[in-house]
Amino acid sequence: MAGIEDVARLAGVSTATVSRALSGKDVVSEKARQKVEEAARELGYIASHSAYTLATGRNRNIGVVMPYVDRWFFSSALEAIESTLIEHGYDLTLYNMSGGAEQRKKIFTDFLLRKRVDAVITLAVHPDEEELAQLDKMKKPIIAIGGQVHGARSLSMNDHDAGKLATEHLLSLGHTRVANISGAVKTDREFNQADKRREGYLEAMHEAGLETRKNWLVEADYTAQGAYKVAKQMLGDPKNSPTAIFANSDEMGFGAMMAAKDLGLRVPEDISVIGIDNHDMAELFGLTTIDQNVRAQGAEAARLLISVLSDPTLDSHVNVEEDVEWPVSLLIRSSTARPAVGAR
Amino acid sequence: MAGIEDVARLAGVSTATVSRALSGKDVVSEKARQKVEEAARELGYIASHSAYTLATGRNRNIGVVMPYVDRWFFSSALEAIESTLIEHGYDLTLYNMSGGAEQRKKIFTDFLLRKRVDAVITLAVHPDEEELAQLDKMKKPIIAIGGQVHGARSLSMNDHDAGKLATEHLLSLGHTRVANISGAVKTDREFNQADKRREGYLEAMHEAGLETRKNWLVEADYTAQGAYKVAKQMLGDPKNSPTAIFANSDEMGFGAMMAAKDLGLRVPEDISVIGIDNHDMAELFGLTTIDQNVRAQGAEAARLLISVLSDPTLDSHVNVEEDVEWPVSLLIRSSTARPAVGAR
DNA sequence: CTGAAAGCGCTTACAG
DNA sequence: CTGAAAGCGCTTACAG
Repeated sequence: MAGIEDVARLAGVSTATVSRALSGKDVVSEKARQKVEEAARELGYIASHSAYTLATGRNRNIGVVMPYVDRWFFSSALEAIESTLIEHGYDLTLYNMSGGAEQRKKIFTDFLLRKRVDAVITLAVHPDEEELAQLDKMKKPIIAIGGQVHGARSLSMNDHDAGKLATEHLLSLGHTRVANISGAVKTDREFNQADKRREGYLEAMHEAGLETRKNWLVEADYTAQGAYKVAKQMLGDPKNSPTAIFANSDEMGFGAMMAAKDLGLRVPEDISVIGIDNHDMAELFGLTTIDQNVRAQGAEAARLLISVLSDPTLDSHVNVEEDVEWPVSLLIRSSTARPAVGAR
Repeated sequence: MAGIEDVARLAGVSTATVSRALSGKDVVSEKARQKVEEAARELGYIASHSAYTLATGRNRNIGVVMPYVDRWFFSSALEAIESTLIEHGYDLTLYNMSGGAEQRKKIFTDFLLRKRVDAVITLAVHPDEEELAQLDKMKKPIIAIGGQVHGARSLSMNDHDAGKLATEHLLSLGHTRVANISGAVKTDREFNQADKRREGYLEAMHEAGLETRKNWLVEADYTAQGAYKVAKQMLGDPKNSPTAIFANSDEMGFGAMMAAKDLGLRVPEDISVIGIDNHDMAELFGLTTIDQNVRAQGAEAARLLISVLSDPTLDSHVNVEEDVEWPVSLLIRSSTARPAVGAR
């Protein structure tokens, strides 16, 4: 465990010169640099991170906060965030908020603020005003994915428009009996994402002059299994069954497709299904969807944050509201088509 | 950003007493403790982590290294590891090795060894001798999930036995034409997990005196999509089609089931399918599987590591080989059944 | 271009 | 039980 002293001694220079040579941020003679580099290599020197942090106040570490890590959206975004950060020499400390309010508080105060991270990325987590004020006081910039945060940077898709677009795709095919499987989980309380997607659906239906029956408006927990159950009920109803389903996520779309098939209904001949996400298995299912390119979204958020961190004038505007709308696109596969003649 | 000095001043004691009172590890008079706690609360004092680390050499941070984070096995294990660690007051720094050999080296030296972590958990990553020696020199214990590591602690299922058990389940139902979809990805080069599962399959077939045709031994990339393609080829073969498929993972099992259905084959009447994992969607698919309880496995590994770290005599045996075999169980659902009469 | 030295904010033997 | 002080291992103004 060679320290900077050892390197200095071996190279025949002071520790100051070692530090300068190795960081590359200051002027050092070529000769000194070479001696230092050789000595460092020979000793297998690796700078102590805590000493660096204590001396500079910088961590080169980003905290990432999310409500789940074992769900597709979150793990996909995390993968991209991590790759981007490591590329730029940053570490990533993961905080999973599955533990409820108490744990959340602990994370925001004890952990995040223990001066361990330089900045924070939240996924589908809405920091409240107090949390934001704390972060601001500590000069930690934050960027939110999955919804806008008053007073902070964010990157997110337009959920309302996505819901509307998905619905309009079905309407344009000639469907009039369109149902919506919305989401209803913890995540949602943070940003009302589910509500917004449904609002988009309702707006599209309304603008087309179509009715929306009560039993076309159902909810599930964003899982395939949850959606399977509600879809089966809905599709089995002899009087009210829809000819198309807009599911708030692809996983719920999978569940709806499986429910249809288990009832002997053909997709898309008897029932059309559209989701949101472009999940890894969506192609296999042939699911038409709104592609939100989650990995690119995560990478972009990480990049944004890094560029914010490297702004030397950052102190004056650590957290300012700046909302980037992430573009999505309609990806048509084989789960949607014109309704069968006579259906209705 | 109140420091320990501020607290000391407000409480009217020395910084040494503040440190003792707050850590709770040393004797402090009740009166002093109260004054300190109040002062700390009033100032919103949070100890600097880097100063703590620099002074003590401890990080309270665990590095977790894995080849993917956006695949089910890894994200599920990660979820459990993170929850367990945070419960015990540890942070988790994530290292995703998707970047190839160069990045791997960087992670093991630059990052892990930068004295940022107290210990390491690897998932389906086999540290080589040099990496292990480095870690050992730095007194960082390591625990591997997903395969045994010579000279280190590990926790993993018995892949050979799992492959055999899955196959025997099919044989016990009367199948004689059993195929295996094995895996072949980066992960595998680390531990030959796929080979071991296949060996178990081959052993079961051999012991039952059954032949294993060449086109029953196929490979895919552990994804549903990859397995779909190979399963479709196999099932469509008029002369060689099997009556049962053992897939090395549930996701590949899903792909096989979908391929069968798309060919008009019924599961399990025409074709039985068994996987390994008990993936979140396995119940929905009705897939019979070998449940390896990934989340519990991750939590157990984290717990083991924490107990290793809290052993005061640790220095003498930082990394010793200690292999824990993680138990698995056969979980029978509706994708496996006796072969149809006349099939063959 | 380089070095001596202060300082980052804690912990912990040591002495009392 | 408590405090003064050294020490953890870096970085960086300051002076030369």
